[in-house]
Amino acid sequence: MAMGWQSVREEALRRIQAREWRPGATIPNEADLATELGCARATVNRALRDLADAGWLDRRRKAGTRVRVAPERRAQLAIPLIRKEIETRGRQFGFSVLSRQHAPLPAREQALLGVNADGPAERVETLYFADGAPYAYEDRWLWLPGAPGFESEDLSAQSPNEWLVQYAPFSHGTLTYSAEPVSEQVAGYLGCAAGTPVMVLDRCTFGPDHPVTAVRVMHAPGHRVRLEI
Amino acid sequence: MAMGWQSVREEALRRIQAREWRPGATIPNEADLATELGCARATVNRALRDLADAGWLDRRRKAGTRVRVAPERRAQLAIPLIRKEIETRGRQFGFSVLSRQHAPLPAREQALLGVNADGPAERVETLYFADGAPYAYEDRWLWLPGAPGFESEDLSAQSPNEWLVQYAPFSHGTLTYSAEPVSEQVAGYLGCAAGTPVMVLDRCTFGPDHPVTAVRVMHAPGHRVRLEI
DNA sequence: ATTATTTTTATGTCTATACATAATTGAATC
DNA sequence: GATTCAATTATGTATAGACATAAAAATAAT
Repeated sequence: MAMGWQSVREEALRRIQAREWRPGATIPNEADLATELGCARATVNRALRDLADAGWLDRRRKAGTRVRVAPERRAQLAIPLIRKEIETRGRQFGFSVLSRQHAPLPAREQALLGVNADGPAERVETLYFADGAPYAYEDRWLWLPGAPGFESEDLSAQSPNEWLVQYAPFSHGTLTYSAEPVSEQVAGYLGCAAGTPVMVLDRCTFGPDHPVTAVRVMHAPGHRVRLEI
Repeated sequence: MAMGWQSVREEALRRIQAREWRPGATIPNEADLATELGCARATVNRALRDLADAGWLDRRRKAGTRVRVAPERRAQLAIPLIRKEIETRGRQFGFSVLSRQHAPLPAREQALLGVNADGPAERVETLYFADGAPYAYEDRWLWLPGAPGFESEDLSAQSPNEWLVQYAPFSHGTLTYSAEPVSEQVAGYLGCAAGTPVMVLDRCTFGPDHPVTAVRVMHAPGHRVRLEI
């Protein structure tokens, strides 16, 4: 009954879910499993490694492999590229740059990006539309040394959001969502009453070496963020 | 210059980020890379597979491997177990079951869980505390056939949240966050003014075969959801 | 008893080889 | 030119065997 690694994975997962392998318990070692299932150890290794990556198992050299007590499931959010988000729903994407100016990085953004020296920075305010209706207001600060080329970029065809994904996509960072009452000014942009609850996204992006940008996106009322487990 | 798969991964990622391998372009095949880097094809395979999993590369049999034009980054959210969330911040966790009753599954929850027949269901309202202060209000509907044993469970020691993680952890589902004004009743529970913007989490959980539970969690004002890229 | 050292062991990784599979390419046919 | 079918090719997977490495367990030294 030779099995491929996917079958081995399935069988192992079945045993976990059926509690044949109980939470916290050590499961048989790779060599034994390979013998039992009639395949090579490398095949078992591949399968168990995969289950460990997925959070079902904990593996440590010599200590063996054990079933996670509380499997750490992770919800995944495909990174929000606003244009794609809108077009995926079959709606017409549009945007308008409200303002663009050089200015010293404010204290808040300095802290978020971890930049002590107040290097050259640029602020861009953008309004995004779906089918002509306001979709989100974006307040973006760029730390220019981290985004070379942005300064001289024309933002009439390509939104700052997209420019960054294309030219500075190689980054890590954090996203923070919160619910806040919308300010009077932004309420004007979004076409809703001041104080309406909206989803706010704070995003910091870092390149391999340098910080790149800090963004605050205020979504129109009713916006939902959907994650898959 | 024999390299391990991690070094191969590093080198490949370097070439992508340095645009030696341009977005959309096909990269050399595994065999050639193996020769160039002085290792076995399996080693290159492991490295490239990993980069593909991480979203940097697209791989197709015969067609070869190409650099993703818009690398699809995914933000990850460690699944929120409320107790852990609170204790991680060094605060005291507490909860109180406000109500618990059998009732037919409402239309909204039937739709969310995809249950047509109105099977036996149970509703549990819970209030969670951090350092004694209201942290979140939870309105949970359980589809009892999907959560065997829950009915007879004592919820004084273990919150419904935790019970489910422990006894029905083998699930997939969706999380949806939104910003909403808090109702008068829930405002009372959370100790804030009615209408205050709060983060609302709608979560549906499914077992391997059956739906399990639909939950709505209204967090206290100021709650933040943090994702890592 | 405590600490230091060695042995053992399960996982981690690499290799060479082989065959499987999907998809493109190109040739043969209509 | 369009369609069908076979050849080619890059990735996907499986294997036995080998050595590396971390960490537990056993042993020796203090």
